Amino acid sequence: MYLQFRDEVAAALTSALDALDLPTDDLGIEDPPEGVDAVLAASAAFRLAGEVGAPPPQVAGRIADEIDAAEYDLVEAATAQGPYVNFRASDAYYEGTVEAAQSETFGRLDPTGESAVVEHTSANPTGPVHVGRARNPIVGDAVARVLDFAGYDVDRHYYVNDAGRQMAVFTWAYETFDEDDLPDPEREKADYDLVRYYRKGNEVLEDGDPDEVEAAEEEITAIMQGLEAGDEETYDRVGEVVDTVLGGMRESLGRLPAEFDEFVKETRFIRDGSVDDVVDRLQDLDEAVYEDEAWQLDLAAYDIEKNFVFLRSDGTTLYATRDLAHHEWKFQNYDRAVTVLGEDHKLQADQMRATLDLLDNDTDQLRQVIYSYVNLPEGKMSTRAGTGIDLDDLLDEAVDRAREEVEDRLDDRIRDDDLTDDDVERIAEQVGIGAVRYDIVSKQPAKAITFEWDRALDFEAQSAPYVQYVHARCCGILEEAGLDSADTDGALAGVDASVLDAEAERELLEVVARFPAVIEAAAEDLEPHVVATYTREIADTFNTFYRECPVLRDDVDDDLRDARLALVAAAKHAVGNALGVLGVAAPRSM
RNA sequence: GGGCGGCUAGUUCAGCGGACAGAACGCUUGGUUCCGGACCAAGAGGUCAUGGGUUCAAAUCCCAUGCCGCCCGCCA
Repeated sequence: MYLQFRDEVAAALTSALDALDLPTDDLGIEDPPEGVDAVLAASAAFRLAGEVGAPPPQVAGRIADEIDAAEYDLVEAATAQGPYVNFRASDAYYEGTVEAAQSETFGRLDPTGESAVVEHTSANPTGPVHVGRARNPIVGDAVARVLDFAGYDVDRHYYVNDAGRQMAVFTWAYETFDEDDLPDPEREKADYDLVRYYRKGNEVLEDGDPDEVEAAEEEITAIMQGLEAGDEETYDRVGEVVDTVLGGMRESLGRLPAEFDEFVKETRFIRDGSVDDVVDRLQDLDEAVYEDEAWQLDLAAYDIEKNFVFLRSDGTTLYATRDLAHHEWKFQNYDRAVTVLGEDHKLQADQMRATLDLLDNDTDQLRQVIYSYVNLPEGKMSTRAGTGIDLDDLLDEAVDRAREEVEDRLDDRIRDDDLTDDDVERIAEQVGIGAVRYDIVSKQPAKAITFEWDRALDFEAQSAPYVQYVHARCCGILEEAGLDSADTDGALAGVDASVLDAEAERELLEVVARFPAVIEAAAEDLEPHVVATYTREIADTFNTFYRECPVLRDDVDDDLRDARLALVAAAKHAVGNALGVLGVAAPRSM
């Protein structure tokens, strides 16, 4: 309803301004501040004052006078208030919102007919996922969910760097060292098992015996050249290490949950010849230069000072070169390509966008979401050095603390629903992991985060449990009324919502109504955190409603009771779907 | 040295041209005839880093400065 209401407001303003012979290109439709009795407002009068030759409040008055609300279904009235034109919504708006929100898919936008690939995480398969990079799967998965909910046909990709020096080092180390010389793994899991070889290998390369290092370097170079040449045996050797480590990482990411439709290996683009094709086309460009025996690209025209080297002096390609072929492949297969990457890849991302443009791609298809790293108070996290907090440890700790919290609260639960041990475990998982995820996804990615256990696992602050609790509360009320909270799709459709005229009811309806617009904005800007902000708002508003407006109490008339139940179902769908978009579980009890 | 990003209440964060800068945590105070108190209501707390500028209007845009982070490899 909100989107339709906004369309009506735009139409009303446009025709009013036309009638007044004024330009209609800047309506200034915005959300009014709290306390103003209007669903939308327009600030156009500010800009038109000069042209009209009258102060803004007078212009607002003329515009408001020109609008006949009777011509519109959802607009109740357009009134000037100072320099603003405020638009109140009709009963049909509120009733329509209740009706629309009875659907379990409330908030989902119509299919756009466009496909999108969201590439995220793509961490090198060198070892366990640590929380320094945990922002990538969490933000990336949320971006994918937002786009999906906004009507795109979405695939999630993990681009696997299986052709670089790191993997050659890893393969050499794995084949060279004996397990007896390694420390015990931190966990019985493939990625923890193999990372020991990788760390040992790097230690040796850094300060090992010079002869040993020389032999190692020869082997590493041989592996890299084997990959470049498309040698099957080399590919299999490296592939074993890559697939094994990746399998472990996948398991950890799956706990978030962050799952992928496809793991795209960069060797694929070497093997199918598309990297060679890219190199040929790059060499033909006017911007291509051969300097210091390597092929480079002068990107000064794109305000990038740094030359982009795309072919080494030994004739092998670089990661960035292969990534160009990868992106052209994405462009061919999807309408839009979104990449979520750390701020340290910013320059490379700019170089790639510029180069793709030089190669005659439509770079409007590409959107890059940049996030800052999560650092420890004492510094950066590193897989190679073994410094950092493993994602598995964070999630385990989160679930443990959540379990304690649930158990502490068991005694003073008012609701008598006898939680089983399985329920406690389920809630601990939902709350613990939800809290971690919500904490990260609710912040703007550009801001740096310093990891602190107590802060990351604070269930009290603006956190997932607060919002999850609202969802559980809604479900509790619906259950109490004899409905199945697992299946509320249209269960209360058709109730007469016209009796919902209390302030708390209207405010809750207004917030519920905005949900589709929140999804629209989040998808447009690729900013899932605005959905998190919304969940907080709707939770606050619901709690006020809950306090003010009893639903099932004996003294509530049947009509009002049914209407309020429908409102509870509407709020449940909005909160539940918003949490779903964030990838945070929506518990039916907790 | 150059480039990019950040800086909003004691703390963690929203807001990113328009109506008095919002929330949570913490602090002070009040609330159970209850559908779930992981809640609600009230109060105290802010030169929106600093200085200029643009604008009818700036936390929001521009310039400079400061502090913090990231980048400037024929690594990924």
